[in-house]
Amino acid sequence: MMRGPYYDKNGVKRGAWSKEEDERLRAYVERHGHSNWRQLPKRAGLSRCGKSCRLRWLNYLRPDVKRGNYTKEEDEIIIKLHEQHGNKWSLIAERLPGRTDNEVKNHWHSHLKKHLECNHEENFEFKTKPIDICGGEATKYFEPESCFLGFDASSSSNISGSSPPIYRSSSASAFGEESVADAAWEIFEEFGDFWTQPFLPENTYEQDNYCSLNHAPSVADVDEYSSYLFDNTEFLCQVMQEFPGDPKKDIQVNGSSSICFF
DNA sequence: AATTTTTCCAACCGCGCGCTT
DNA sequence: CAAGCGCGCGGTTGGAAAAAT
Repeated sequence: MMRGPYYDKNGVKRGAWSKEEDERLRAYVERHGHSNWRQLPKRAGLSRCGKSCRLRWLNYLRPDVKRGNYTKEEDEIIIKLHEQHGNKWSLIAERLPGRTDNEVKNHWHSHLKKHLECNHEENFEFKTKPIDICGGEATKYFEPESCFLGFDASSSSNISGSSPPIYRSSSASAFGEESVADAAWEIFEEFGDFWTQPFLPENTYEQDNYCSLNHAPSVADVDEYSSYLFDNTEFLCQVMQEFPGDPKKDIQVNGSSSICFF
């Protein structure tokens, strides 16, 4: 599960380390230390660069490096420290004896981040339930992977009609190269809590501005107008009530936009 | 069983900081 | 003070293994 060994244009070896190289490096460092990583490979008889030797030693060969699965306690420490300090992996690793910054970083990206995102979605679902305007169906429609808000200001017709649904990962967006679905999704993630905010009458639809669009909406347009879509919780819930059994149905709004639920 | 997709982690890369000259 | 060097950090990539289709 690593890059195969190869030599770069300067004759420096890169990629996966062999057992022999590991032994050579280990033996050298244990005997002479590592006061100068740049000089070390030459002296140890390795055709690696100093940086690569340093990384290999710090992350794998050092005698106190801890291998194996992370404990629950370690996970909790990482999560807590990441909350406090952000991506300061070396700082976090300092608090976990035997773990390296690289390892902590990998563990974060491959396990903890997803786990937290998952929890966030659970919280999100929980938070939306008390609204319950749609008879408990709200979460069904607003699960992040199955929800998309789209609008088409360039046409008075239904946004998708017989055209294929626009999913978050769709690259064949009807709105041009930059996927509006992706842009909308980013906004959705950024304002993920908006569903829990009370509906405010002043968050009304600026119809004039919106209808003045005479082109397919760009990402900037989505940004600008998304506040309406996201603030107007009451309206969206009305929409859901209107089409409780057919979430794929497009809804025409004011003749120039539509909102699609997939 | 074969193929495709996803996961995961070892390793690389570029940048910035601090020390030395 | 400026330039050069070495190191450490955080972001990203490559690709084998595992999982899904």
